[in-house]
Amino acid sequence: MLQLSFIQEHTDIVIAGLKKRKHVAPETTVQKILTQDGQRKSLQTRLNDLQAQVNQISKQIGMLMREGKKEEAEQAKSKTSALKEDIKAQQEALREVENFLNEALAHIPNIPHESVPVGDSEEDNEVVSLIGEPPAISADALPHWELIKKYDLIDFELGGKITGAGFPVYKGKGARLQRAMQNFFLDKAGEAGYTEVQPPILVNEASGFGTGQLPDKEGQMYKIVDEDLYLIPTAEVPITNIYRDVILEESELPRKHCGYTPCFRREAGSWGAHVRGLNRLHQFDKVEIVQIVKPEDSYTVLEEMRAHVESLLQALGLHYRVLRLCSGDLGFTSALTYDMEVFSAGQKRWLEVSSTSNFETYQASRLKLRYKDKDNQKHLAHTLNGSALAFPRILAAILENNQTPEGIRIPKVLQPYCGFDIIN
RNA sequence: AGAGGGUUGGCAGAGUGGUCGAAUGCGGCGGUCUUGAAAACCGUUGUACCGUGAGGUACCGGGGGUUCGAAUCCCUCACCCUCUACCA
Repeated sequence: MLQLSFIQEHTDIVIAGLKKRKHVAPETTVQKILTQDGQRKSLQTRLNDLQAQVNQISKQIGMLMREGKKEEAEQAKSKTSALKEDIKAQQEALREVENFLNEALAHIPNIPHESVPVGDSEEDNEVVSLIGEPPAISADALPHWELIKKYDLIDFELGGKITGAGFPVYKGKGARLQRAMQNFFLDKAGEAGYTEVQPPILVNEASGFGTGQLPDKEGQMYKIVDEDLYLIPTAEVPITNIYRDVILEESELPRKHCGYTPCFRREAGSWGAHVRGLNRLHQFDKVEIVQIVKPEDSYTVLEEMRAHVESLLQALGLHYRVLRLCSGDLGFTSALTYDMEVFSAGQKRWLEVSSTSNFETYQASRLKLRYKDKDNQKHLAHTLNGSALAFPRILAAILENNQTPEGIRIPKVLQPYCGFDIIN
């Protein structure tokens, strides 16, 4: 979240950022926060003062007791009762103000980077690059759900029986391809310097808050009510939270991690006709890359991460485009996000397979993730992450784009991982 | 899941109602000595907030309570360890 000091010093920037995001009432929201913060300060000053007085008296009582001056001690005790009542009132008022501020700050989104185009929806995202050509496939190219049936790669109905809609069962070569992608993506991330981790896929509330899923996106996550835990919607959550409440040395930056996890999303209300097959699932698999970096490096690193994701797409021979998300489509916590979309020949549409973002200090502030510079000064770090990559839509694109009369050709780079070169 | 024990500063580890933000040791940083290093010695070394500043406040796993005063007493929650039970 944004720091109060930042809002104080750069009120205009914050308001402009909120306006860019089409926030309903930027000025009043920010003004209210600033007034309440002023309120907080004066309450705390007064409270500190009262506490100091009580501490002073207590110290005197201790001395009097030791000297055996009981009467004077009793007299001193009586002086504190009024103070204590006052303290209680101040504390309550302070807590109220702090609760308000915490709540308000938690609901202020990150400020979009200056390069983020203004826009209302995904219609307004900016296409920053378009790589490759649509595959030369006959007009009757099948969508992947037909191919999946034809070659018996995934059983959606079976998943529905075992769990429910959106929980597919991968079978045979379908399952093998999943494993191939996992190893291929992890190996590539490893080569790019990311240290592999295998994190928990259930996280507690503090972790959900740290990366910004809570409280904003509570409804998107599956919750284990009995344990107060959430199934992760992305490995970003457990991996970034490795660094919650951590102060790193500047020399330890950047920290680079990758990890494979299943991801769980309720996708409440978004189930519709055009989400057939692998297009949208409640459970899917993904390799995620995460970096913790110095602020001055974060935009260079964002490009580096984007290049890594693109190299994967190129290795797989997929036709793709890169979008710079507009302010209306930009995630709550992100300052700048690139979405990578692959073209799926059977559906003739673009499928998002990666979202790569710079959160600047937004997550770090919630996480209390800092680093010490040479002069021992502490600063919030910048956090970034990206999908590299999400499996289901990659699989969908591979199936649709590589279909031939003989069968589905497997991209060369995956062949050593899955052990076959065609599905027929 | 049952019984018991525990959670203190970067680490180890004292501290059971007042002068304790906290002994001591190790580690870190600065210095003396040395050609240099080691050893020795001296000093220093937590975090957050309020205050222009001097300074103040809070924090000994989290929350609450008793008290003029809590690391220390009480309640509660979380986590860790040991034994038993179970289990991949």
